[in-house]
Amino acid sequence: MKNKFNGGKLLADEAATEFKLSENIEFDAGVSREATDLNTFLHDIKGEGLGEYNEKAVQLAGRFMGQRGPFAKLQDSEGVIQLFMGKGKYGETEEEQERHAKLVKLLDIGDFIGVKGEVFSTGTGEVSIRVNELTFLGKSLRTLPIVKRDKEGNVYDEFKDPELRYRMRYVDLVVNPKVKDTFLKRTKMVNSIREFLNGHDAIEVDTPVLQPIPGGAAARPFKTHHNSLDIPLYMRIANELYLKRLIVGGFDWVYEFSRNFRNEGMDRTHNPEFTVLEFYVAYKDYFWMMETTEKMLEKVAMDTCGTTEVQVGDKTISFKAPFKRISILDAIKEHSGTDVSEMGEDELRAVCKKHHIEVDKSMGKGKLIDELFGELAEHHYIQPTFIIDYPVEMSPLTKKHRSKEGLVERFELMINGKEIANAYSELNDPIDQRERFEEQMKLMERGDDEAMFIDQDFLRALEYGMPPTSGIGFGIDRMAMLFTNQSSIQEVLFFPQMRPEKSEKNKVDEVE
RNA sequence: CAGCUCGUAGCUUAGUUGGUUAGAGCACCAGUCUUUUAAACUGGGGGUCGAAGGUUCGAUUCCUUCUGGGCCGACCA
Repeated sequence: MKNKFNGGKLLADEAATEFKLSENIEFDAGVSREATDLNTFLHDIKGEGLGEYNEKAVQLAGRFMGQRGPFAKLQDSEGVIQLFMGKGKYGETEEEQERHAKLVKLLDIGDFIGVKGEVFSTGTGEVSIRVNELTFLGKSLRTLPIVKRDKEGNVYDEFKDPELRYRMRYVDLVVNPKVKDTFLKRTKMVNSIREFLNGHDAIEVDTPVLQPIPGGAAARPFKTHHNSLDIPLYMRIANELYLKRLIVGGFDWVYEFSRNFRNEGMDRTHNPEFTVLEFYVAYKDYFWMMETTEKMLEKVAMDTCGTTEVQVGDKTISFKAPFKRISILDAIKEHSGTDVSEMGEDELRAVCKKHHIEVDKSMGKGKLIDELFGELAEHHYIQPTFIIDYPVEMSPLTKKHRSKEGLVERFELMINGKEIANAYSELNDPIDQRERFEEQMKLMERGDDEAMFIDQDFLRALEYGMPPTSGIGFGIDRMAMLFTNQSSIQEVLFFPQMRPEKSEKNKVDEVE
């Protein structure tokens, strides 16, 4: 069977054999990289006024990205610069000139070269390097899918097949500069968050990815096995219970960027492994956490996008604090016209039916309210909005509300109609926590496969005493989607999960 | 997992109401050109039209199945 994903066509490797890399091992591309001013100048300034840089000797290295007449493009991590490689213009001795001419002839798009030369401006005003010396640094044996752009910004022959782009992200990154920008922005966002947290003396920690009991959330875990201990282990679905143990241990503010794994469906907002930022702060409640979230997101928007008014699709989202707050029951009332706050299970079921929401017998009061919110209200919250005070049944790790019966002190932050963060005043009463876990056990016995496992060691930790604490989890991938204006999680993950390529060998394995 | 949709050269694609050797641009190869700017000029190589089966005198085109994507649901608090 033909393998579509074999990549670019393989070329003859004459250049690779003709110009051995070992000959050029002394080429030092780092020299030019030290001159940061020059970098900026070369890549940002066009045209007149070369000033002190005119005829300045420089040394650059990067990918050869095509030639037209005597002009070639050199692409490095900073961008693209034009090279002037007029015939017979480089090399001092006749021998050198011959060697250069031969090299130029053998160059293919994608090859790595080093150049030495001087900065000058061409007739049309483009800053270029007049090449005096050319060095061969690395061969590209496969043809890159070269993308063309004209002055108006029109793109031709774009490398855009999502399957090929995700499977061969290395190619995507070389030929689609916007893709690289998206990932740089994601890193900027993460750096901004770290800066915010570190600025408040929060402690970044690492907790186990392999867990004997996959706790802290309700989700299907990936299961694996440890050979020496001969026990099953699970990839973490959340790190919540470990961070709370650290609060018990005496840290006041801990955080972790946690790669979580959930063995569930994949779509444009779900990948089997994804990143969540969780942080826990002692002696705080969920009101404090709302204020902190507002401050953090306002800063992150400024650092990442340079403004608090962020364009997402056809909407402008304002990250200017404070954000709107509304209780989940009021939200349902607002978007369904029905006040469900005093209703029992049967009445709620009737309301769901009225709005054509599918329900089943296993759903309790809390789940029904959650369904109503999800179906009727959630997508309306485009601007950042805290949905607060959830039913207790849905939140086995959350402290009961200080004044409202049957509710807990919890909020979810909705942005652009999606959940971005989930936070609680954490449950620190070990007796209550044990009862809640037992409720979950009953649910599990009734066949609810989403119910949480009981973690006895976590309960023991609580029994040693945990201060009042507020905690929050942010979906970092979804945040990155917002700040980079992407509608698919695959666009903010370097290597999104894909079905493996089917090779001849795999096919044979299947038969056996 | 359901519905819809797509798969033609390394990339981007044209095309066939079923009919001779499936066209093009870029890329690649051989030359020409050398201050250009998505795409200079001439010539060349490269495709079992995603795979298998069926209908047919004849299938890249129609049908079925499979396979890998995409969209939209379901699921995932």
